[in-house]
Amino acid sequence: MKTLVTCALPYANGPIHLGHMVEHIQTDIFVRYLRSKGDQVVFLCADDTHGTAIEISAQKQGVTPEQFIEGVSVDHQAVFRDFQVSFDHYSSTNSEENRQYAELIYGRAKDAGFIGTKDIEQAFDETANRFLADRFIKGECPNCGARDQYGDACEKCNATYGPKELKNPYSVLSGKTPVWKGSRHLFFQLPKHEAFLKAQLAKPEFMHPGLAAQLQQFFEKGLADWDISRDGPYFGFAIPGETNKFFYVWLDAPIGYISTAEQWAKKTGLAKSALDFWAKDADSKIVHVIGKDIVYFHCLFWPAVLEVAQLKVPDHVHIHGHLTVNGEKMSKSRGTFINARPYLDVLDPNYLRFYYASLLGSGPEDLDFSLTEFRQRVNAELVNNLGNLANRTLSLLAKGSGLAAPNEAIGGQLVRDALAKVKDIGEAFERFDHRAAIKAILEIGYSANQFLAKAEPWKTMKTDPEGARSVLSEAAEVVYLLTALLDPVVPQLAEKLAAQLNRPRLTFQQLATAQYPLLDRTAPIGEPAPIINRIEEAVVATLIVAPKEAVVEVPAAAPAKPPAPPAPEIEFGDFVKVALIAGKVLAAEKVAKADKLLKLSVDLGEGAPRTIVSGIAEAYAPEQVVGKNVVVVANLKPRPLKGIESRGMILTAGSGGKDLVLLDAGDVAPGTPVK
RNA sequence: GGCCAAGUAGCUCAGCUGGUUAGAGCGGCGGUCUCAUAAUCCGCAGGUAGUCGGUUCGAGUCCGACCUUGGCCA
Repeated sequence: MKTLVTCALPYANGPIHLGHMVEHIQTDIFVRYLRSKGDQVVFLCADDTHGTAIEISAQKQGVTPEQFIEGVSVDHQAVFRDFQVSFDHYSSTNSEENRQYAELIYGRAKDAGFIGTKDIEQAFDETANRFLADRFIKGECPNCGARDQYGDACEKCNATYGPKELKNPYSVLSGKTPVWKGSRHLFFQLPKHEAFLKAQLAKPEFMHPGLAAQLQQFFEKGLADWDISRDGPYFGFAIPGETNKFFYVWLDAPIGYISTAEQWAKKTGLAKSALDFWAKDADSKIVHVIGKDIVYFHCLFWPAVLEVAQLKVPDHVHIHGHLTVNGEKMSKSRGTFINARPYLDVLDPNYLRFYYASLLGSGPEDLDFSLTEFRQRVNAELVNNLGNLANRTLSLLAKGSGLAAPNEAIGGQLVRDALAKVKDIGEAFERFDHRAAIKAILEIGYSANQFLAKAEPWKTMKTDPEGARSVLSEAAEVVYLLTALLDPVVPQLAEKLAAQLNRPRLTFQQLATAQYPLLDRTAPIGEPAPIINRIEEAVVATLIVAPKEAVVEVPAAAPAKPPAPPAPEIEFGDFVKVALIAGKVLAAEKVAKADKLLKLSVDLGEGAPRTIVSGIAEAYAPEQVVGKNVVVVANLKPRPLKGIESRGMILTAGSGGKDLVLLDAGDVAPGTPVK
C-alpha cells in the first residue's frame, strides 16, 4: 500500500506567504512521519498556472505567461526547499502531461454524456477584446451603492449579486463600460452525480464531518451544472473539438495532482505511471490537504470528475484553517501580510515549523501567528525545554568519560515512560493533530529535565563519577529518542541531535518494537553544541512592516507644520501621576448631534468595561475601532460630554480632526500598565 | 437572509458515553539550582465554564432560545 499526499497547488500569481506555509508545513510533518514509520509515500505539489489573472500579470511585466510562471515557480520552489518541505516532485499545471490528462478526463466525461452546452451572456471588454470574469468588472453595489465593488459581491454590505446588476459597471482592464455578449459554454453536469456525491460525503474517513454537513446545503439548493469552459484569449489548454474555447483553470488545476504523479513516475521510475495511484482499482491511498476555502472544489466537483473519468476518488481530504496574524486576517495595509521569503531572511524556518505544529489540531479552525506568542512559546518549549535538555546532557557527558553501561535501576522508568508515549505521538501526527504530538513530546522533555534536577549529576560527578555518568547516559536515551520524535517537525534539529550523539536518527518504525535501552553505550558521542538559539524580540518585530506606499504618503498628505513650542519640563513625579493603561475597545457608536465624538466601551481589565467618549469620529468609523488595542489615561477625572459621562481618555497622535491615529498598545492584555 | 462550526483561566487548548474541591502548557509572580543557550526545577495567583431557561438526584458535558465570533452560499 502506497500513499500519495498532495498540498493544494499555489496559484502562480504571487509569492508564497506564511498562510501557504501553514498547509505545507503541516503536510510535510505528516509525510515525514509516514516515512519514518516506514510507509511508502509520495509527496507532490505543483504551481497552478492558468487563468486570466496570470495572463494579465505577465502582460504588465511585459513577458509571456510561460516566462512569468517560470519565474514564479523558481521562487516558490526555493521557499519550500528552504522551509524543508520535502516534496518528491514539484511541477506545474502548464505541462504536457497535464494537457494529456485534462483531455483524457474531458474526453471520458464527454463520451459518457456528462458534458452539456448552454448559451450564456457575459460582460465583454471591447478594448481588451476579452470576456470579463466577475472579478474583472467593478461598479456600484446595487444594494448599498458602494463604489468600486466587484461583480459578484459587495465588500461593504456583503450583498451578493450578478455582474449585470452592478450600476455604472466598468472593466478593470480598460476602465471602459463593458457590453453584454452571448457565448456558448460547456458544462459539466454535476446534478447527474448527486447520489454518488451524497454517498461519498457520507464516508466518515473522506472528510471532516462538520464540513461534510455544510456541503449538504448544495444538495438542498440543488446542484447546478458547472461551467468548465472559457473563451479565448485565455491562458490554458484549448478544448479539443472546440474553437477558441479553453478549459477553466479550476478544471485542470486538480488534474495537476495526477500529471505531477505522472512526471514523478517518469523521473524516478518508481511507478509505471500515475495510474499506479490513480487507476480506479489501484492499491493506493490518496490524501489531499487543502484550506477550508476550496472545500467544494475538492469535495464536490473533483470527486465527481474523477468518478466520471473512471479514476480513483481521494480517500481523504484533510481540511485546515487559515492563518491570522496578531488575531486578524493578514492585511497588506496593516503590514501583517508576511511573505515567506522575508521571514526566511531573518528567522530560522525551524521556529515556524515548531510553532505551527504546536498550534495545529486536526480540525479546520484558524490559527494565529501572534508575534509575542510565537517568540515566547518557541523559546520556552523548543529552545529551553528540549534544546537545552540535549545541550546540558551532552555537555556534561562530554566532560566525563563517555556513556556508561545501561543501568535500568536509574533510567528504566524514565525511558519506559517516554517510550510509552511514542504510539500516541505517532497516531497524533497521523491524524494531523500535531498539537497533541508536540504536547506529549514536551512532557517527555519535562520528565527528563526533572530527572536531571533530582539526580544532580553535576554535583555527584565529584563524589560518584560512575553514578553521574549513568544518570547522564540515561538522560541521553531521551535525547536519542528525540531524534525520531522531532524529526517530522524540525528535521534539521533532529539531525543535529543525531550528529551530536554520533548515531543515525531513530525512526518511528524502529520505535514500534524498541525497548530499553535504545542507545548503544559502547560507541563514543560526538561534539555537543546548542541546536538552536532563542528568538530575539527585535528580530520578530521586523516581520511586520508598514507598506511602502503608506510611508511615502504620510509626508505628502501632511505638509510640514511649524514645530509645536516645547512644553515646559515636568518632574518624573508629575509623569507617574498619569495612570496609562492598555485597553481594548469592545464597542463603539456615534454620539448623536456630535460630529467628532464616539462613545466607546473599553475593557481595562477591571471587570466591567468603561465608557469613554473620544473625539476621533472624523478619523475613525465606529466599526474601525472595535477590537483595537488602545492606550487610556485611566485616572482622568470623569467628565460629561454631550450628556455622557466619559471616564478616561484615549491617546492619539496627530493634530486632530481627520489627522489622528490611535496609539496602539500592542498585543497585551487589557489592564497592562503603559510606561 | 439561509446553513455550518466554535464559545472553558491574559493566550493556546484538554476534559471519554452527564457524577467527588474544572485541568495542562505558555505568559505573570515568588523561590531554587548553577551542568546547560540567565536555561532547569519547586511553588503561587488567575475561571459566576457566552447568556437565560429546561431535563436530571446531579450538567462544562444532554435539550431549547438568545448573544458573540469565524466560515460557506458554486
